[in-house]
Amino acid sequence: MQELGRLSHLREFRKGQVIVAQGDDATIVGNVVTGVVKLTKMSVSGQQQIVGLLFPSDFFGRAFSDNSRFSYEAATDVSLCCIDRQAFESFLLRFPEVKHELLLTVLDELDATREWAAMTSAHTTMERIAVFLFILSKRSAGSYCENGTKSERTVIALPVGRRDIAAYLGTTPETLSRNIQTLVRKHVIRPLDANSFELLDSAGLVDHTSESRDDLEAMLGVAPRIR
Amino acid sequence: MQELGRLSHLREFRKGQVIVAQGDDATIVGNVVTGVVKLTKMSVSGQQQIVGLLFPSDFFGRAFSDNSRFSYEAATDVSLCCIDRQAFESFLLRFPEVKHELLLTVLDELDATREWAAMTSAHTTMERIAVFLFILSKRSAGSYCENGTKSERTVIALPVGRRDIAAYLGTTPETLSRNIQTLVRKHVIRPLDANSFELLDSAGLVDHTSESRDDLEAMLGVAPRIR
DNA sequence: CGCTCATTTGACAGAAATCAAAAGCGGTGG
DNA sequence: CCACCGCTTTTGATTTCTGTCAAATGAGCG
Repeated sequence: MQELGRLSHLREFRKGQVIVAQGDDATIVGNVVTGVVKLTKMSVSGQQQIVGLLFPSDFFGRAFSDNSRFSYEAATDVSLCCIDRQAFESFLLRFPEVKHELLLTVLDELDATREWAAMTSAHTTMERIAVFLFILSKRSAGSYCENGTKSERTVIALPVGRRDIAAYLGTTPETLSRNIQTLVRKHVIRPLDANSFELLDSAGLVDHTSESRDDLEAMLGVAPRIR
Repeated sequence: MQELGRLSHLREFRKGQVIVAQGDDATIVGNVVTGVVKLTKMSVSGQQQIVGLLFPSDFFGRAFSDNSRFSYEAATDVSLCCIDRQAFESFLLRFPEVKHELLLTVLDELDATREWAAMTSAHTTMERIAVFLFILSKRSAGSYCENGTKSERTVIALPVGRRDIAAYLGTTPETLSRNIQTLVRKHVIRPLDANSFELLDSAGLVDHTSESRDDLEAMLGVAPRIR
């Protein structure tokens, strides 16, 4: 672990900067320290699809492949703990335990991605949005409250702009906006400022997802990450 | 490899039989020898979502996890090369090279799943159907190659019923049927029997996907599999 | 203040789900 | 061989939803 620390270094990227471009040599890997990273893919028509959002502690980059099939782009200002990909790979060879952890992480990630894919393709737009908000509420709750009492205000902070969220959920900013306003009218959430809401009715939100709470929790980022 | 052969054994399942149930102890892993396996997930409402389809040479089961988050079900009569999960795991510990291969496989699978997810969430129904048919045409092209006769005719064999395909593509049997008939009317495909079509116009099919041929090929199962 | 960009709202057309019914297919048993 | 039954697939009519286009509102900033 100390050795991993020696090999890695902290780098900062401004919002909008491309960290690794699709098709490029993926020379670095690492994990997110602060901020949010967009995992994107350019379609033929030139519009970018959001494949995933990476939050602090999430791993980014593609080990054991010479070119990345996706782009990694700073969705906000971010700081990343970076390691040269080659160095990381040879490090893995010397520390099989870490490599084993990586395997477990990737297996979990595959499961989570499959759950997400099943969810997005089988649900209505409102359901997808509700699931997304639910996940965000849990993400942010993790940093604040250990007791789930309703006295705590649960804040849902949108990490990126509406356009990106809409692309991530496979819809448009307009439809996203309409559905959010519907939830506001139903007093499920309450706007705090442009990019954050208070969750007023957690059960109501779950109702809109048409998923069980168990399945929702399974979709949270669950894996213990490297470092 | 010989040792792996000793540990594994061939098992047959009839169409509809459940190989590993969601939530169950996943006691076996292995790969598909013949037939097609459905990877599914039950939603709260009781309807099953199709998360993936596994073809011959595809790996099934979940190593390093005590219970499976998905069900594995025989979509057709299948024969599987099965290994006890524990035995497989201890085998991996003794043969790091194989474990490395598994890691590469899972990484590729994660990429392919992400591409699939991006595709399904950002495309119209016709585009999803066209992509699915394209992938099937490539899949079956591979397995029929041994047939000696280099056939001009490319056969697309639907491995499961329309209901399952519709669920996989995030649509309904009705819409699926309408779009297939549209392709038939446009002479892109021609029905051979209830579950197979001849591909008449490969370029026309690609046109309907609104994807580049490169991206399509990236979505094929590409990884070299264990055993 | 005036500019730009992001978000919201409105009107509308198109696509897909739903509801309903007909046609095709495979079995079973007379 | 044929009639019957259950099931899947196809087709049709209708409604709902969502994307698109357009315009208004609001937020950040020099």
